[in-house]
Amino acid sequence: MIPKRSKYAIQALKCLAKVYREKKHLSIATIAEEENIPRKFLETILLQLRNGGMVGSKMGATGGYFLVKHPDEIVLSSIIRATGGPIALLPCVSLNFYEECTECPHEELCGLHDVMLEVREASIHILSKTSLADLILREKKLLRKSENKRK
Amino acid sequence: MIPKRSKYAIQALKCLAKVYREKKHLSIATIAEEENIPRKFLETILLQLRNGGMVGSKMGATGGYFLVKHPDEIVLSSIIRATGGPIALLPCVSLNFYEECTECPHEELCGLHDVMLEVREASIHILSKTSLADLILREKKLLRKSENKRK
DNA sequence: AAATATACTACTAATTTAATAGGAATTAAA
DNA sequence: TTTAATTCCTATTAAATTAGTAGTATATTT
Ligand code: FES
Ligand code: FES
Repeated sequence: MIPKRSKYAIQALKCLAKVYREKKHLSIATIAEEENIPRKFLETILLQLRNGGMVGSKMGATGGYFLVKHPDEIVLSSIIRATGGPIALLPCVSLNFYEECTECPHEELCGLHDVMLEVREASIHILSKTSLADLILREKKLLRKSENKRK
Repeated sequence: MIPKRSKYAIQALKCLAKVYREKKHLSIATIAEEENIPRKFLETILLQLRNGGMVGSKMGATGGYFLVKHPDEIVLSSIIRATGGPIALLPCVSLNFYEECTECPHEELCGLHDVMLEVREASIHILSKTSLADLILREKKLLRKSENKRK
C-alpha cells in the first residue's frame, strides 16, 4: 500500500494538470476543497512536491501552486517516489527504500527476492508509463463508458 | 509493502516444502533457527496458517508442522492473503482489504482507481502463478548461475 | 512422571503515518 | 500603508498498525 500522502499528491497534481493549459495556479484551499483533502495536510504535501521540483508556487495574495512540467511528463511513479511511497512489496527489492533482508543469507540466491523483483518491475512499468495527462484521459473514457451504460 | 508476518510465512512454508516428499514435519524451533525468525512470533504465524488450513500440525513431543497440500499447489498470493498482507497499492483496489475512497466521488469514474487495478492485476498474476515448488526451483537456478559466474 | 511440543490469548513495545498547530514571510489590492 | 490572502516552515500530537513477547494450558512420547 502506498501512503495516503502519495494518493493525495496524485489527486492534487491531477487537479493542477487540468488547469495547466490556461496557465492558472490554484490555492491550497481550492485544491483541498475540490479533492476532499485535509487542508493543512495537503499544505505539507505540496511543499514537499515543490522542494522536489515537481510544482512551482507563487506567494502572497492570489498566490498558489502550478505544474512546472507538462502533464504528459509527470508520471505516477515519480509522484509516489517524491512523496516517500514505496512501490515494491519488500524492502530488499525497493529502489528507494532499500533495506537488506537480515534473515536471508544471500540476496542473489533468494527465490523470493527474485519473484518480488519481477513484481516490482511489472508495477513500475505501468506506473511510469502513466502520466497525469493519461489519468485525465482515462477519466474521460470512463465517463463516456458509464454514460453509454445508462442508456 | 507486505508485512514481515507474510514474508516470514513464505520462508517457513518454503522450509516445510523442502521436506514434503519425506513426509517429515518440523518443529517451530527448527524452522525459526533455520530461517532466522523470532520463535514466538513464528508460533503465531504458523497458528494462523493452520487455522487457515494451509498447514497441519501434530501436538506433543516429536510434534511439529507440515504442509497439507503439495508445494505445487501453494502459491504466494494465498500465503500473503492468509497472513493479512495486502497486495494492492490502494485500499479501493484491494480484494481482501477493500475500503472505499472517501475522497473520490465515484470509483467507476476514477482514473487512479483504474490504473491501480491494472497494477494489482499484474502483481497478482505473478504471485498467483508462483508456488513454493517454483520458489525452490528458482533458488536452484540462481545457485547454478552464481556457481558459473565464480568460475 | 518428565520432557518436549503445539494451542491460545493477551499484552507490550516500537514504529510509522496522518493530521494539526501556529506563526513568519510575502504579495496584491483596497 | 494597512489589510487580507496566501505560501513557508517546523514542531508537535494523535492514531493506527505491526512486531514481538509472555505465560499458561493442553497434548504426546518416552
Ligand atoms: S533477500 Fe529479501 S526476501 Fe530474501
Ligand atoms: S476511487 Fe480509489 S483512488 Fe479514486
